[in-house]
Amino acid sequence: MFQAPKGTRDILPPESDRWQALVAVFAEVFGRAGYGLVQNPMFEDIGVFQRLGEGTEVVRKEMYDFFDKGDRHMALRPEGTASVVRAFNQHRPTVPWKVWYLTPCFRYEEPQAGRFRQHHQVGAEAIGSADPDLDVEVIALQHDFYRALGLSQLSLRLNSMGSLGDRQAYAEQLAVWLGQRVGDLDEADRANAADHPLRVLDSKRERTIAAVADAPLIVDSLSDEAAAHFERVQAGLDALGVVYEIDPRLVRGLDYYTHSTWEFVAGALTSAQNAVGGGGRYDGLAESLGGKPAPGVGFGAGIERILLAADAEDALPEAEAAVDVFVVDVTGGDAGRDLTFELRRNGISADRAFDARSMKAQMKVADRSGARLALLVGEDEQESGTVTLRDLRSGGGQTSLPRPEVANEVAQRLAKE
RNA sequence: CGGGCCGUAGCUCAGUCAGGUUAGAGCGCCGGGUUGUGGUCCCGGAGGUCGGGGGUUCAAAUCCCCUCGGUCCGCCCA
Repeated sequence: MFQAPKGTRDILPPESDRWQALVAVFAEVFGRAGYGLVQNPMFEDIGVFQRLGEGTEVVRKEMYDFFDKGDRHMALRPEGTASVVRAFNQHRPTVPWKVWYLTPCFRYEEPQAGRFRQHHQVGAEAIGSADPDLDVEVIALQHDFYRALGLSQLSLRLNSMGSLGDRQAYAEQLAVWLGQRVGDLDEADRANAADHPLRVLDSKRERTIAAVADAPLIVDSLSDEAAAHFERVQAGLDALGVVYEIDPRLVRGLDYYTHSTWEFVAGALTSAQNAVGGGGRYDGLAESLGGKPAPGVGFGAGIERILLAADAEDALPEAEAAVDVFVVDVTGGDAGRDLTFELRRNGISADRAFDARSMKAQMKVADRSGARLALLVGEDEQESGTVTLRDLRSGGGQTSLPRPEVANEVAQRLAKE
């Protein structure tokens, strides 16, 4: 028998109800702020993702790439931003282009707590403006999204990578600094010291952490312009009541970030994978994807991890799925079919039993459905042109209704609640 | 890619250490408890190639090897 591929999962009801709820909250928070939904292909020319940076493991060794029947080198999207920026380049919408997305992401890695080969992200991007207030807007909206879900034990780590020039100058300075201390680093980090010095900074290996404790920090070498940008972002977050802590060693995995870089961490998660969303500004990305220069800022947030964090905090409880009315028909199914559709077309949620089962069996299904009301049609009702209405919650009082009045009566009963 | 633990009915698990007749339980599911009625209760039933393959043995869920999958840690990240 076949099973879902390694590192992937089927999301079934009732778990999928939580997904719907989460996405609905996200759409609400960002829709209210003028962000529209963007749907991108799940695969792109591999070049789109390679521009994310040579230093990122996601690109270097975790990409799901393949050659299609036309011998094109493609890859399943490992994250959301690159495709959105590619679409921005392609369609040239008016700026700032504010969009949100919901997408599966694919990474070939070993599954672990909160880590899958296919995971899902919601995210948002604002492209075409360098205004630091957009950094603030995106971060604050992400923050509000988590709050709306009921998550409270999150912390926000914030850093600035400076402008493209700042970043590059700092990387060179850091490479030199690291070059004099390669021997002090953990072996696993030595390879990165020259080519990807920034990656060494947020290494989690003890030896490396000790070795870089007094390394120069990028916040100390920001240009005036970048420093002003960073200050404006902090002031905005302060004004909006978004609590954060500056982490001068926060680098994050994707190489394209400039200026603001941030990460939301779930304090309630004890597993190693506790980041529930992260983002940053990427002022050079559009150009590196072959478009005209266009600044942008955005983030991605992992749905699976958000739900894990919600579990740990007892937030976002699973809602009981239920219809309002259940139709029981033991006369062959015509009445059941017709009545359920009459109700549904009148805006009432209704379900029925199938397979011509006994009344007792159908009543059990009715009970399980969570319906408040049951409509019963047996031989007596069929002959007299009536339907028996039974209240499943209050001990089971029954009334007989003329068939034409059923929809109205049911609607009135439900309205009372 | 390195390491630890685990894989028995739809679900949660017992049985594996000391190999031995038709592999069990609870929950769930299906049917019944006479004359059309759920949620409680009672009775009955279906459902498992014991992850897969190979080996040892008269005999393997149980021992050995390989493999696949799950889970967790390193690492990476959402």
